[in-house]
Amino acid sequence: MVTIYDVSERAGVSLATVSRVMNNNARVSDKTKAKVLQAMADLGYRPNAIAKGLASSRSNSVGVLISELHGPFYGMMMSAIETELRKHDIHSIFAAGHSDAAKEEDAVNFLLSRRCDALILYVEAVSDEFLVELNKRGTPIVVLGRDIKNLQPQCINLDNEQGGYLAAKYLLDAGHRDIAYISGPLWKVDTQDRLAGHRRALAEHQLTFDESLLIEGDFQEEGGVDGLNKLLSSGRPFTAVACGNDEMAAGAMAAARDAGMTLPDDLSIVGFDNVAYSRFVYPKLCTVNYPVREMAEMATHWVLRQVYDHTRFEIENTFTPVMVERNSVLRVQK
Amino acid sequence: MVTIYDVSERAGVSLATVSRVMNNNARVSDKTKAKVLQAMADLGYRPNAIAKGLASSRSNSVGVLISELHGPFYGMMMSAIETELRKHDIHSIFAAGHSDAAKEEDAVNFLLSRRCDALILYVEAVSDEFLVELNKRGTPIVVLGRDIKNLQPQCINLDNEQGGYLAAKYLLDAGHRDIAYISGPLWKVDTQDRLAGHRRALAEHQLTFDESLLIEGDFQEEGGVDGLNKLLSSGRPFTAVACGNDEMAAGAMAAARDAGMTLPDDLSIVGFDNVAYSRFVYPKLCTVNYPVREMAEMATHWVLRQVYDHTRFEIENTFTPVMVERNSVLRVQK
DNA sequence: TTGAAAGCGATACCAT
DNA sequence: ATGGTATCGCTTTCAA
Repeated sequence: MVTIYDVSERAGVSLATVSRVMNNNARVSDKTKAKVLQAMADLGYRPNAIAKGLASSRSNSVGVLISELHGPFYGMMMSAIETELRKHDIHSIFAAGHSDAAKEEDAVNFLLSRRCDALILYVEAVSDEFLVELNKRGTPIVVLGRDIKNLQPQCINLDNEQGGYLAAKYLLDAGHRDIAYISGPLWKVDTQDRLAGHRRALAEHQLTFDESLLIEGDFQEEGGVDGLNKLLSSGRPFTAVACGNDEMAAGAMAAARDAGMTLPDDLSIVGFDNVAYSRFVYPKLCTVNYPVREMAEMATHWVLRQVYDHTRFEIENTFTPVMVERNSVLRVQK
Repeated sequence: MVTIYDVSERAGVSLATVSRVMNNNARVSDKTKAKVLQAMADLGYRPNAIAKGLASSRSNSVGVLISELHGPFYGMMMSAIETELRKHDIHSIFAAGHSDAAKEEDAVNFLLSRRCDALILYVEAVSDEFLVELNKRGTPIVVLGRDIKNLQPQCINLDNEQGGYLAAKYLLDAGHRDIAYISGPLWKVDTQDRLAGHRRALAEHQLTFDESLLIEGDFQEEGGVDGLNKLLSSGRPFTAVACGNDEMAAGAMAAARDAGMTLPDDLSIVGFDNVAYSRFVYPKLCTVNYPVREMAEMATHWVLRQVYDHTRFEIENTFTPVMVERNSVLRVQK
C-alpha cells in the first residue's frame, strides 16, 4: 500500500505538505501542489481513512441505529442518510437495535467503540434517561422518532397523535362508527400516541372507543393477519379498522379476504406510514404519510452542519402527517 | 476518552499486558488479568477501534456494496450480513451503487479507502474485468449475483435461467399459451438469464416467444405499471404475464385492476424473488423464491472464515430457485 | 509557503 | 508471564 511517505518522497516535499494538498486547507503554491498531485497519481495513492481518523480523532463516520435493517420504513431512512453522507465522504455505520433495550444499548456501545463522530438514533426500547446520559458522553446525537424533554433541540419526530387523529377522522367522515384498531406493541410511544389521536377523533364525534375492538399487534404483516382474525372471531361488529402501520394493514387485508370478505365493501382499512408498497396492495391503501426521508435528511443535515461544519443548525423538530386518500375506505351513508 | 495508557497505569501493569487481556490471545496470570479488568471497569474504558485498526492493519469492517439501500430484496441482504458480522464485532459499511458503473466504481473506492478487510459485492453495471482486477488488489472480495469465469470460487449466484424457466413452466402447465413478459433492464445479466429460461420453457412446449409481448421494465413497481399498460394498449392478446421481479408484478397487478380487470380471472401473473410483501398483494403472488438471506449468509461466512479465521471455506456457488405457488395464476382448460 | 517532529491509541516483536 | 518500544499512516502545532 502506498502511503503519504511515498508520495512525499516522490514529490520531493515534506509529509506536511502532502497532507496539506490532500485536505487543501492551507496555502500551498500551485507548483508544489501540482508536483504532489502528480506523484499521487503516479503512485496510485489512496488515503488511509483509518490513519486519518486516528490522527485527527475524527472517524468521518456516523453511526445509525435503527430497529431493523429490512422493511420499507427503515430502508427509506438508510437510503436518505447514506446518500447525503457519502456526498461528503463520510460513511454510515448501520446497526440494528431490534426494539429491545439490551440490544439497543449494545448497538450504541458498538457504534461508540467505532468512534463515530455522531449518532443518529431511532431507538424504541431504551429509556429517555439513557439517551440524556448518552448525550453527555461527548458524541453528538440526534434522536429520530422521539420527543425527549431534556434533548428537545436534537429530537426530530412526527406528530403521531395527530396522525392517529387524521386516520380516525377520515374513517368517521366517511360515515363509519364501529371502528376497530390494530395497534403496534402497546409499550411503544408511537403506538400510544397514535391511539390517543384515534381516541380524540372518536371523542369529537361523541363516541367512546370500544376497548374490545382494540387488538395489540406487532407492526408486522403477520400481526395484521392475527389481529383481524381475532377481531372477526370476537363476534363484535365493525365496518372499519385502523391499523398502526401499513404492514399490518396489508396483513389485515389479506386476512379479511381469506375470511371471504370483499374489500373495501365489507371492510374499510386505513394504515399509517405511507410506505412504498401501500400503493400496490389492493385496494390501494388510505394511509397517513410519514415523511421519513425528509426527517432522515434533516437529521443528516444537522450532523453535517453541527459536527463537521461547526455551524449551528436549527432543526425542524416536529413534522406534520397528512392523510393520503386512496381506495381502501368505503363511504357509507348514515 | 480513557485509553489503554490510563488502564495500564491504574492497574500497575504495562501497555502490552493490557493489550493481552483485551484480546486474550496470550497467557496472562489470573491475578493480573483481574487487576486489569477491574481497572477497565473503574475507568469505563472502551477500546478505540480506529487505533486498533491502524496498529493491526485490520479495520474489522467489511464493505458491502449493493444497488440500493431500500427495497425488500436488499433489506434482507443487509439484515443477514449485519447480524452475522456484528456477532463477531465487525461492522458493515453499506454503500449504494445504483446500478451505474461509475457510481459502483466510486463506491468501491470509497469502501477501499475505508480500509475494509473484505468486500461483499452485489454489483450490476461494472464489468467482469473490473472485478477480476479489483480482486488482485489485495482486499478479498466475494461477489453476489454474478458468475465470473476467473473468480468462480468467490461467486455466489442464483440459477436465474432455471428460475425464469420455472415461472414460465408454471404458467404453461396451468394452460396458458399467450404469455407476456415484463423484464428488468435488458442490459442486466439477471434479466437476460431469466428471459432465457422463459424462452426455454416455451420452446419445450413447441412455442416461440412473441417478441411483441416483451416489455422492458426497471425492476420497480412503476415499471410494472407502465409495462402492463403498454401491453394492454398494444392490442395483442395475452392471458398471463411473467414479471422479472415481484415489485413489477405488484405494479402490473395494480395497473391491470385500474384497467378494469379482475385478477386472476382476467389475467394471471407470476413474479420473481419472493420478497416479503409478495404474500400480501392480491391475489397472493405466485413467484420464484430467491434465497437472498441464505446467499448473504454464505457470503458472510466465507469472509468470516477466509479473512478473519484464516481457514478455508468452500462456498456453495449456485443456489437453486423453487416455485412458490399461491393464488395469482388461474388454471385454464385447453 | 514549507518542513520537522510530536502525537493519536492501539499492536506485536523482542527481551527479560 | 510481563515489560519496553518501535510502528501503523496521517494531522497538526511550531519554527523557519
